[in-house]
Amino acid sequence: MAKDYKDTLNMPRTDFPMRGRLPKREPLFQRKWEEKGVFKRLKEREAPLFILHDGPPYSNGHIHIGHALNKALKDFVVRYKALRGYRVSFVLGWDNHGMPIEKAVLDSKKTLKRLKNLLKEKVSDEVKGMVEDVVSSIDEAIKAKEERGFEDPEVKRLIREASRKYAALWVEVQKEEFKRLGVLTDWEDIYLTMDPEIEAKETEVLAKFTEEGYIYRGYMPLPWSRESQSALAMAEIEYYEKESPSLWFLAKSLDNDYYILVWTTTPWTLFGNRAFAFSPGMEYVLFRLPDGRTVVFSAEALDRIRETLGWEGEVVGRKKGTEFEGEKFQHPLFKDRVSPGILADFVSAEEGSGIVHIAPGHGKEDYEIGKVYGLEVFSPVDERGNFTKEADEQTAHPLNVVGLSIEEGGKRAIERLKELGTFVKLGKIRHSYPHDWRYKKPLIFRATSQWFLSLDHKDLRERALKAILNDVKWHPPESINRIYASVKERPDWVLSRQRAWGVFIPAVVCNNCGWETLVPEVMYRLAEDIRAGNSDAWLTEPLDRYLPEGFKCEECGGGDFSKKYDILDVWFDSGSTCITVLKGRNIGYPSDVYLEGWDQHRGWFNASLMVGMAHEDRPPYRTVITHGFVLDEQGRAMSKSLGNVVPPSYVIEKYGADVLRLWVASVEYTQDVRIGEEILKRIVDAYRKIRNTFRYLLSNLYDFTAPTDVMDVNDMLPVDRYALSRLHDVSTKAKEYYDAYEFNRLYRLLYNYVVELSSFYFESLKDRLYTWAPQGRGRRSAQTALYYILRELLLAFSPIIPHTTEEAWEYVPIENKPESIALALWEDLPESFKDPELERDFSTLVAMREEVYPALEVLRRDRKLIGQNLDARVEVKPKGEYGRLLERYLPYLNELFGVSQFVITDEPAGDERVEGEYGIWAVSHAKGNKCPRCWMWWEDLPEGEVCPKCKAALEGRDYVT
RNA sequence: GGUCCCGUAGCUCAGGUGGUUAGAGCGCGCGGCUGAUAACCGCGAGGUCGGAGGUUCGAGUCCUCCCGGGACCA
Repeated sequence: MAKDYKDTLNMPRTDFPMRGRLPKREPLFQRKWEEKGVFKRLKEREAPLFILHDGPPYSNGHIHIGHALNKALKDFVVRYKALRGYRVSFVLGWDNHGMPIEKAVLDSKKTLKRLKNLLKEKVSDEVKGMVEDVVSSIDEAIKAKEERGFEDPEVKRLIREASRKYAALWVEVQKEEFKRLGVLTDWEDIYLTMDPEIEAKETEVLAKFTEEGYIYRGYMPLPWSRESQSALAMAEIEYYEKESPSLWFLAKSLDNDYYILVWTTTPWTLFGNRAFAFSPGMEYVLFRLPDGRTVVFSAEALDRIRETLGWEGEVVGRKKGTEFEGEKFQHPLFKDRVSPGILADFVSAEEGSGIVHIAPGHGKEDYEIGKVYGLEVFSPVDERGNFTKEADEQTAHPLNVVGLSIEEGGKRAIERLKELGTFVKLGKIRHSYPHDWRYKKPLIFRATSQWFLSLDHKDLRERALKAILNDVKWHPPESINRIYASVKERPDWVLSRQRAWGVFIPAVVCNNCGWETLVPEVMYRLAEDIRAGNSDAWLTEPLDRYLPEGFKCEECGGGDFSKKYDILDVWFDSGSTCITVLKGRNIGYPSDVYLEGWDQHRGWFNASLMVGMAHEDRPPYRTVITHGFVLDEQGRAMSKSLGNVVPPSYVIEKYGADVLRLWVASVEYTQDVRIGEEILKRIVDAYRKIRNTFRYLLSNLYDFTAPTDVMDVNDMLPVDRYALSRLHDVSTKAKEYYDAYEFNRLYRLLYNYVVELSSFYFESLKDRLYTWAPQGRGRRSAQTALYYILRELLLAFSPIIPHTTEEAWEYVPIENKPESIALALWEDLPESFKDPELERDFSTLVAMREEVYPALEVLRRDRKLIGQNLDARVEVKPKGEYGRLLERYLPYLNELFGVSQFVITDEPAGDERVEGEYGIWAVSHAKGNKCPRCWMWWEDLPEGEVCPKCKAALEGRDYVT
């Protein structure tokens, strides 16, 4: 029987599938965006401009989950801004030069294996096609290097060629991976730091800096990698635990009858000893040993030293640190050399003796204090870490260490101490020590001549610090501390690297006297050749082509020069993209937003700020957003050895990019974030709920079209106007959260709203939507609300889950809608939607609902008197003011409470009673008979007959007036 | 080793300037519906707010130390 009536109902229907099948279907929408040129249209429209300048990932290997987090966040911002009507600029970039790629190319075995593996992975044919070419280039480069050595320009050219191809390959791979994430951009408009145009522009930037006096040549100790035979920048250093020698020795005072006690963990640097540093504020003791010798060390360290060295003896005197300044000591290794006592603030007694061996050629602090005292910067070690002849030539008592490694030389130094009788103790110590980030090998400090960018020239640092405080917004606000500290503390920028794969620093050297210089004119001329397509011009072309007519050496007046082949630090490549890309391509300067991980305060944000300030005298960004790192479910960093790595491809292939993106939106990204199976499971659940909500909305709009069927707000039913008022709130808040980049609040707001909709509003709407007259006011009113909710929800979610919302968008019943949701405009809802009074009333009604529901639950679960709420009758004696509220909404109370009968009475009767804040409630099974069509119970309805409400509906009318 | 950040229910997150029984959603348990159905609805149980001290009439919120995790730096 009931079946007959079912056909007369307006049951929800839609073709929008319940299951997303994201891994399969997402690429369809990605292709759609590309084919329709969605982003091209967004970046070309007439509207205010919004720039997000992309920080370039390194083109070596697959993207990891951190890259995915980063690009997803950027995509949220860009898509949102586009939705709000901006013309958006988002040019994806890649960082191509540098040691890791050069190393990969020269380490053929590992690399070839990796490339072979790539052929088996899910990559495009285009990528596979590139592999062979890369492999043969690598082979050629390696063969040439073995035959002719690294310094040969042709070898360098071949290494560069192989590197270029290798980098291009990974750019292609990563591009596909970002595409699969759903990033909305113009894939034909990207930037590579190895683009000739960018290299040329970068060379010009360097020329300009040279002209303006920022660039100088300096000789100072720097972290040096023996493996890569290059100085390293701070960003290329990692710290690991390392076991080092712990050497205690004595140095004889030439002015007094005592020795000083010195401690070092780098015995090999004793060859470069030029002084001993004491702390100006510290007290020192004169300690008499049983053998009669007196030894000086820090008073604070007395107990520790006694214990460590097992010394018996007694304190026979005290001296202030300042008293040692200028005192002469014998060099630890060489009797014929003198090392003076000096004062340094950094000397402490935490470890060692409170007396520090100073080698200005082997340590940064040593160098700094050496400058103050005019000490020689002595660094008798070559690029492989072997001693040079200067190590022996400095004395008449050489240790003959030329050509020996620092380890062997260090042993000889210790033997010498023993010969001299000044050796005390040799032990071992484990401590954190700088290592080469690629080779994981300990670094040494070695003084070399390098090109520097001065941070204090023209007050660059000061200007940058001011800009940090005044001209840039930092999100989260605390991140300003990081950038400020990193700019304040950073040393002058070491620009030069002795490698092949990079942008050349086209310095020239006088063949007569060795004077080395940068000539702006050379650089500008070279830039033209690079721009024309020859990145290797500095290698392949004769110097005459670039050197100005009649150029003479400033030192000796000579006219015979050679080229130098140092390359630029890769941080200069990426740091200068604010000029080479933003200005070079006439995009605009500064960028509205930079958005990267917080390691970039030392890296890209810092480098970009320096270049930007020096070049444009204002920062390259208006807002800088930082995110944390991705950790595993237990909060540990991901690592191959722990086996807890979650690659983005895993998530995308298993759940879909929208799920990965929804995860990004759900977490507090300004801190470190976690990912793992349980977390993803929760996200998948949330995704399903959201998707189902879209589906339910669509399914109730199958016979509705906007704008034709859209009802005026003022004609709508109160419940539906309340729904619109809530929607207005949510929509306004959502935009606020987007504007504040608080995506996790946005996610929670929207998700909780979805939950609220489905448990309250949708639930209460069912009778009206399903059983009322299809075209009647009641149903159209509800549909109008649903339509607005759907539209608003899709727009609000579209930056986060663009594939799902795109799919749903195709079903949204709007005439002449934009081809893609990404092309739609998310405008503010009309103020007329807002109705605070309705919101107040309904929040009370909802609270009342929650007050009776436990009683209904008893009826259902314990007493088995009802099944669904529609079987129930509610009687209430309202308290205080609440009676008036209930009266006002009397026609809608059944609907709101989901029951068949709702009675306001002074004597509530029923099977279950409950007293609450709003009234005394009694609930029971509804009386009378159940309408076979709408399933509602009516007190005086003859059995088997259709209720008056349904009768009206069948006649195309609404029962309630 | 130094500096900074984080640590609230199983999970993800809220909890201005310290003040009633610490909140949400999910998950979990129990129940309903079978006209959103590999959906939907209801009810319920979960937290010594990392630990220990301290300041205070009163602390998740302020201070100190410790533990765990992370980042940056040397």
